[in-house]
Amino acid sequence: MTNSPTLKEVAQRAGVHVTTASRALNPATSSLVNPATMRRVQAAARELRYQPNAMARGLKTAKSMSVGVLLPDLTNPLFPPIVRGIEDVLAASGYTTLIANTDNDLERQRTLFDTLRARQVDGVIIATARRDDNLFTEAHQQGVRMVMVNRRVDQSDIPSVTGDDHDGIAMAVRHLIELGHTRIAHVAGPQHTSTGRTRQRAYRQALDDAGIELDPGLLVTANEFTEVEGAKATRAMFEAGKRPTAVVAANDMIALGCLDVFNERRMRCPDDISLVGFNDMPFVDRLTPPLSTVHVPHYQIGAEAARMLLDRLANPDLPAKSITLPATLVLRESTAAPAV
Amino acid sequence: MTNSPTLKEVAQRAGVHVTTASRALNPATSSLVNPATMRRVQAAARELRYQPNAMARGLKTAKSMSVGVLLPDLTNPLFPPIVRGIEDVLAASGYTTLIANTDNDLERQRTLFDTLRARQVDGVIIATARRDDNLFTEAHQQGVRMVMVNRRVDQSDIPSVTGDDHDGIAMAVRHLIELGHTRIAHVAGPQHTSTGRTRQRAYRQALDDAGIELDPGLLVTANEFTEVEGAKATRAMFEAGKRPTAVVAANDMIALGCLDVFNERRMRCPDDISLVGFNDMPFVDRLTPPLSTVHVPHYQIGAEAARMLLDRLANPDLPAKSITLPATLVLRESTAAPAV
DNA sequence: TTGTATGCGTTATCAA
DNA sequence: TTGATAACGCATACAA
Repeated sequence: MTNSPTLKEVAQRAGVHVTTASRALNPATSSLVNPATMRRVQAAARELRYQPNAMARGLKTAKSMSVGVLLPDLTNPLFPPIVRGIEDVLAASGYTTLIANTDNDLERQRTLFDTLRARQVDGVIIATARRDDNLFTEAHQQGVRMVMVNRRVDQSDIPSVTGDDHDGIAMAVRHLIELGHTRIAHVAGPQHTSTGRTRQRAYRQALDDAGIELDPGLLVTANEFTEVEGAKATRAMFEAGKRPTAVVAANDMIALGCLDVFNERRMRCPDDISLVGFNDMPFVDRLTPPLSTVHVPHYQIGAEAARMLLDRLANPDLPAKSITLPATLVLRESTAAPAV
Repeated sequence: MTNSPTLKEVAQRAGVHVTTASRALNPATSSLVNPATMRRVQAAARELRYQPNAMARGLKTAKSMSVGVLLPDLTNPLFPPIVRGIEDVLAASGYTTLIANTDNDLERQRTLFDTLRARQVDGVIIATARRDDNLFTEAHQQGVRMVMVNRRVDQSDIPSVTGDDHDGIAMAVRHLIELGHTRIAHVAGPQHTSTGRTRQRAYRQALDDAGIELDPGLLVTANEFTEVEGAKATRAMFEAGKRPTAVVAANDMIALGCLDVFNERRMRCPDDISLVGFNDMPFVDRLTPPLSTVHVPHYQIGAEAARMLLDRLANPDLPAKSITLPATLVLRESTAAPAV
């Protein structure tokens, strides 16, 4: 941002050649240099507040020491904790994080992905995957190092770190059944995402396991993981005459939409209808009522994904793992036994 | 991240010299090149999916086309909207945003700032300023291009974009007075920040303007803009025997802490005590009770700051402006007339 | 232990 | 209109 001192200037000040200065300042090679010289160079570097030019270094080493992160939208409170986990791990290894928001726009995503490649990121962490994505599968085949977080791509060996979607929903449904509910609805998320699909399937399976026959009208799908789309799907269900006593939302944003519709219809939660969300986003514990939801360890998901990427950067031939982090059911005040 | 095609390869494929390829692909110089050649080069570039190497370009042009953003903590919902504003504007001009979290740790901040400089960012947007900061004032004097958001540095000509802290608090206090309150407390934010200080002063001034004498016991200060520190300060006030009928919190996080203490003491808000926050963070409209607060246009603050930085990058001699964006009072359900 | 030469991919400058 | 050459700042193979 301002004419920074170069290695040459440091070398001059220390009275040595650039090469020596480079060696002295580089931990990997500093053992080759005379301790006295070493001190002189370090002193010079300190005095000039020398910072190696990352672009020059990267050009030479063919590494940028940076990692791109593709998110749908940073303002969705789900993602900041993931990003923090990623950043903390990456920063500890000297990597810088480049964040990009796709807004669920595939074209924008392509542009941003290209930008990241232009910046020569050493790897990418992707939170925007669709089940049938080919932008990423192609890139993966071309050798682009990547890790998926939160969502996965179908039938691919791209490594991923996700929460346990299936188990999370299973716990939620079982909890409702134990409370005595049988008319349990699911407001599913978009089926082109692994999260939307897996959770929907887990819902069906959990009902089946309990011997409850699925009423197809109780299964509706939101077009996006948002409050408005969640509300829209929920509203449609009620308008079709369906009367569940409990709703399992595919995520907390959709659950927010459910609550909106409950309010519209003057239904009190949990007295008239129970609700369970998914993710345990920040602040859902302060809703009215405090939301029962499936807690997913987002910070850890981010941290684990970063570690995995780092591993793969160090050792490209590592087999692709898929890590699933355990989910836990957090009971608050949005669930209760059905009214008699 | 994987061996990308270079300009040389594009040139070879198009049967021209690298220089020509460079010119053809660069909008600024493409007018100098023969239309037919141009097409050949572009075709080659497209076929190879050529992406210019940003590091090589940056090394040559001494511009990285990137901007650093220094935040206290991304998981504070205040910041994602600011970041989105910044990113949207910056991306439209081809800049990439580098986000760094300082966690309010001065040493960490210094390290991150150095990292950003090492990455040769063309400018920095800073949301972590302290009133007496000298890391930034020094850097500013050295010619580092920067813009402060949300907070400013005292007595400096560093450009800034902030919400109208003074007016926001004035509106909040006046509103409470109009409702009939006279024992109005303020849980101030850290006084080493411009926001904490300005809001505290605005509170005093507003009382003064209304002819209400300040009870010093009703003015307490939180050590940080967090829920726990807000609760701590609020608790101390009650334990000192003070009984306000209304509280103006320095921000929404602190307001959350106030609500916690109200609950501890079985005080109902707004029946027993009124509360006003500051910022209108996401989700405060869904608290119990929905929080009355001062709305600050965070997205616009970010966008405006990015525009300002862009202006200054283009024209370094621009005078340093300080923009204040208007705040508005958002009345929800946390304020009411005092109990009789 | 230190220095020399070279090149990473791009663009600026100059020459043709 | 195009090509040749050098240079950005750094790291590395090689030589001394």
